[in-house]
Formats: sequence, structure tokens, C-alpha cells
Amino acid sequence: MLNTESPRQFKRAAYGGLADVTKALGSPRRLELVDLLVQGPRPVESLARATAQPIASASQHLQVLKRARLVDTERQGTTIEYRLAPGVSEVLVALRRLAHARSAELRETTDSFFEDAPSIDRERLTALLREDGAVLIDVRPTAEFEQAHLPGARSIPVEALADRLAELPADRLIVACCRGPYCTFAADAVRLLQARGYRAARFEDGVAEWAADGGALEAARP
Amino acid sequence: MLNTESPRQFKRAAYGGLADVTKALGSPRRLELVDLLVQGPRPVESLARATAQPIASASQHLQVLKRARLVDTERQGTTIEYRLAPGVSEVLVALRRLAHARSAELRETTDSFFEDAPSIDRERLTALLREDGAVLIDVRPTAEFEQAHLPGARSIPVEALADRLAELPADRLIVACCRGPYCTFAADAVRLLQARGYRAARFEDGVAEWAADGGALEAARP
DNA sequence: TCTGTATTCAACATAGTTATTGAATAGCGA
DNA sequence: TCGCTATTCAATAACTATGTTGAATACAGA
Repeated sequence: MLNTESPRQFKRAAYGGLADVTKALGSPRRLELVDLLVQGPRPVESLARATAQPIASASQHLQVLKRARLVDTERQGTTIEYRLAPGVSEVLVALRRLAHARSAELRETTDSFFEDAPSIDRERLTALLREDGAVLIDVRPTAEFEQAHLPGARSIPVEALADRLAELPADRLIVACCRGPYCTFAADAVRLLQARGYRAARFEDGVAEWAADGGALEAARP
Repeated sequence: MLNTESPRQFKRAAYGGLADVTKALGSPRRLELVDLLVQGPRPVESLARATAQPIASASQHLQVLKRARLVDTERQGTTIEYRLAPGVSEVLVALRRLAHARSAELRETTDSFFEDAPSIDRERLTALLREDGAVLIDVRPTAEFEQAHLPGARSIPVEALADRLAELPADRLIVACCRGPYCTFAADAVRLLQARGYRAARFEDGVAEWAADGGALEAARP
């Protein structure tokens, strides 16, 4: 009998180890960082800018995630890239789905924010693409598009959209997709398109949700 | 344009709402309560006893889980039963798998605690049952067995096992299953069986992991 | 070797969380 | 209606996490 631990001690250690992970996920700031990292690896300064916080603050949150082994780091030239650990993206998708299934308040928050940009789900998107000849554009930065995107999506970053309207057919529904349920890029794109007379809608998920549902993804092709 | 929120305000609210869920999961005590509730609904006092904590303490943790909508309550006669919300069990399974995939320390904690009780995984269990005529016993309390159990499992609660050895064939491998990866019942059963000359092994998962992998479950049949 | 800059560290004030204790409440069952 | 007991509340002290600031470090590139 080699183990000298009591069951209580073991449970303290085991649930404690689990809680190291859930504690690391237990902060809005860190959830936002994780949600960004789903799109691909990034250096600290870029993460800090994208989440509107001081660099030192972002760095500390990232270190918490690293201690919980939710991210890995790799030096790339003069910067250090943080990258999501395998499996984390799936857990984030599951957590957000659980939260939205259970909290009417959270649904209300997102629904009211995206009120003026008609949102469509995965099933509806598939139908619109197949049957109605809708055009799917991915409005994230090109680097993220190149990491992974929905099959058939065309990359038009939201900040370039106004200059590239000529690429879009005026008689088709344009569906914009972005990082995920809390990303505002697609809604911005939809508002711009609507203002220019296009019919447009926002895909409510991102690549992580698409993949979690068994959808295939493509890489590269800028 | 009805929504007056800025994107930053929206993100604060959205990630904050998500964090309400992850914060609630961010305590070893509450994780242990959730892990117990996976086995079925229970009143406060029973949860407190099973997790070795004062009732007031358990009650407060349960209320945190309730505010995060991870559990629901229902009065049953003179007691109040807490019950896991749908979908929570799957998330717990995913979180524990992620933690174990990433943390060598956590693997070491469980491996060393269960060192003297040979542990087998789902795949091996299926093979042993089909090809070697192994006998599967469920050593949880009967109430939990009746909620849900693995197909073909026989209920022999661990505290009754010593008195019911006659029910077990001496020439077969006995596999004991219990609540899940952090439950010590199966290991206790294996040690007892080994001391009485049986070949015995511990199934390392519980019904939640089994179901998450697409396995069917049975109910009742005490 | 040196310089510049991306990242981390240290220290602090503030805020929030946890465990514990004893008192209060609520609602079943008689 | 009333008593009983399961549960919750309130108050406290110890602890832990957060955001902020400015200084320190470490390393690529010259």
C-alpha cells in the first residue's frame, strides 16, 4: 500500500488541481483573451491592444492562463507569442453554450446588442448558401482568416469593406462572419452593407463553434 | 439604431456574464459538489455530509452555483433538493479531461492514489466484458445506481460488498465502477476483493464520462 | 558588445472570496 | 395554529485576486 494519503487529502488535491483550471477561466478579462486566442497565436502587445487593456495587465492575465496550462508560449523574433493549448477552444464553446442556454440575461445582452444586424445560425447559413446563393464573407483580419475559415468564405476584412463593395453582387444576400458570438466585426459589416443598399446578415458563430459542430475548416487562401 | 452600448460595454457585459459561470466553477469545494450532483439530485445536508463540510458552508456554495444557474432547487417534503442543470455534467467531463490532458501533476496525483487498484479505461472495459467474461459491479449507493448505470452492471454498494461476495464468481475478473475519476469507492472495492483472493480492477470513469462518449445508460433495476 | 523594445516583475491599494460561527427563517407535518 | 428541523442569513476574520504604476529584465538585431 504505497499511497499514504487519505481520501480527503486526495480529493483536496484532485479538485484543487481542477479548480486551478476553472479559476484561470474565472475572469472576464482572461475569457476575452482566450476567446481572441481561439483565432490564432498572438504576441502580448497585440492581445493587450485588442482587449483594450495595459500591456502589463494583459501579460499578468496571460501568465495566469499559462500556469493553468491553458496556453503555451513561443518566442517569435522579438516578441513572445501566446497560443491556445489543444482542447481549450472546445471547452470555451461548451461553456458559452451552457451559459447562454441557462441565462436569459446573457441572451438578452447579446440579442439587444445585435438587434439591428439580423443574426443567423449554422443551420440557416447552410441553407442560405446552398439554396439562395447567398455570399459568405469573412470580415476578420486576413491573418485570422488564413489560420482557419469556413469553406467557401471570401476574406474581406471589415476595415477594407467600404473600399471593396464592388466585389459583392448587389442582388444577393451577403452573410458576414467573424470571430464568434461576442465579436462585433460582422455586425459592423452588416450595418455598413445595409447602409449601402445590400441585404446582409450576421453569422452568429465563429470558426470554433463551426468546428465543434463537426464542420470542416479551410486554411490559407487569402 | 436602438442599442446605445459601445462595443466595449457590450464585451464587458458578455464576458462578465460568462465569467459568472466560470467563477462559480472556480472553487474546489463547488467542483466537488457539482461532481456529486452528477450522480443525481440531493438535499443540502446530504451534500454537506458527503463532502465533509459544515451545512452552512455547503448551503452557501450551492447558492453560488444556483446564482450561476448551474443547479436548480426543488422542495421535496421537508428538504430542498439541489439538481444539476442540463448540460453541466458534459462541461465538467470536458473540463476534467482538459485538465488531465494538460497537467502532468494532476495525472500524477490520481495515478499515485489509485496505484494499488489497477485502473482500466472505457475501451479496455468493453473488451474485457465482451471477450473475457468479466463481471461489472457498480459499487455506488443504490439510489445513484437507480438514477443511471452502465448497461449490464450489477449493483453492490461498496459498504455491502464484504457481505455479498457469494454473488461473485471466483474465477472471473471483477470490474468495479463508481462515481467517476475522483471517487474512491471502486478502489476500496478492488482492495477488498483482492484481499479475498479475487482478481479485480477499477473502471476509471463514471456514468457522466460514459455518456459523454456516446455510451447508453440504464436506469432503475435495483 | 551594445541598444532598443517587448515582456515581466514588484509593490501597492482596493476589492472580492472563503470558512466559521451562531442566529434567523421558512414551511412541512401534526 | 404550532413546533420542529432543514436551510439560509449575517457578521467576522483571514485570505486571495485585481488593476495600476513604474522599474527591471531579457533577448533580437545591429
